[in-house]
Amino acid sequence: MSSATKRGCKQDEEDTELRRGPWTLDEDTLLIHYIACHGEGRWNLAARSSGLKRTGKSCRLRWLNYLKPDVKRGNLTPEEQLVILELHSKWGNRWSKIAQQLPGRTDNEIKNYWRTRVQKQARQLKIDANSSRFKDMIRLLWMPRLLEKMTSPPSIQSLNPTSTLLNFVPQSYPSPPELLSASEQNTVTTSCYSHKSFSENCSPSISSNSMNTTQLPQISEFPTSPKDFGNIDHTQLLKEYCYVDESFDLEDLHLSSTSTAALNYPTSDFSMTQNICVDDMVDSLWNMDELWQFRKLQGRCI
DNA sequence: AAAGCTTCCAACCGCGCAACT
DNA sequence: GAGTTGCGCGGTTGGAAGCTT
Repeated sequence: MSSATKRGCKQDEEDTELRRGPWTLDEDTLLIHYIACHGEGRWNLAARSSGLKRTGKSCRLRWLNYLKPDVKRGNLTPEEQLVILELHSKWGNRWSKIAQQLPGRTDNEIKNYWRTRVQKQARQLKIDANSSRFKDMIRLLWMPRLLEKMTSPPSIQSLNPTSTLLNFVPQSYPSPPELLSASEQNTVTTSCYSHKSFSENCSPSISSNSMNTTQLPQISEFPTSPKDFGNIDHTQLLKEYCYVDESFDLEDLHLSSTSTAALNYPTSDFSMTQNICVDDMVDSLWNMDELWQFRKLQGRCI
């Protein structure tokens, strides 16, 4: 190979040398300008023609995940989180499919949310995030918590014990099917978890919130019959993850769901296992108050 | 104050699929 | 039908920012 040829090759390499890493403002401007003129698509051509030293793939990703005007930024709302949890339980890691149901949110963002928040909780609980057990935890504790967030402002929520999990878990907790009469099973089926009951009995403000009921059809599939719970023993479920001092009698406190005494329970008597990071849960998942009420509820129903 | 650790998210990578030649 | 190209998806990584000690 002659030196001239070598030089030519070197030049070609430099010409085609691709930039990687974070995008600069100039690169963003170039891409936005190009797309404004030529539209989306043909990403490889866009990468070459726009003067960007990026791959078409990289351009596409930058546009779709960051530059596109309708991309929403900022934290996911409880509504959005609820949709993600519900749809993930249905579709698994189909991030782009899930993203289609959340206008303005990208598959990347949803994927990141799942990995950083949801899987983190699974790690703390030492449960496989894909296990049915963890899915049950999400369904029975996390989703109601999000629904709660959707329907009451935090300030009220923190002061009013009646507005916590009790409102969203079934008023009559599902019993083993074999212990229920047909009519009782029907009652459980129709009163516990259907979206209808959530909307009518528990969350009248859903439709008036930012997300209306027409945007929520996908989250209408909470368990609607005892069999939807599989063989989960809810007491066992909680016992496995939350150590409760059995010598501590709830009734001795004369707790009622409307009593502010419920806010003053001695937390030292309610020990959580080391597996659960309470601080995290206060914000992102169920909290102590809710677990209390959850247990109390179980005491009534089982 | 600073070193070490953790979290979060933008970006990259590899693969598979579909359309085109 | 085989090869090529473009695109989209899901998994993974690197580094900035925030937090803890």
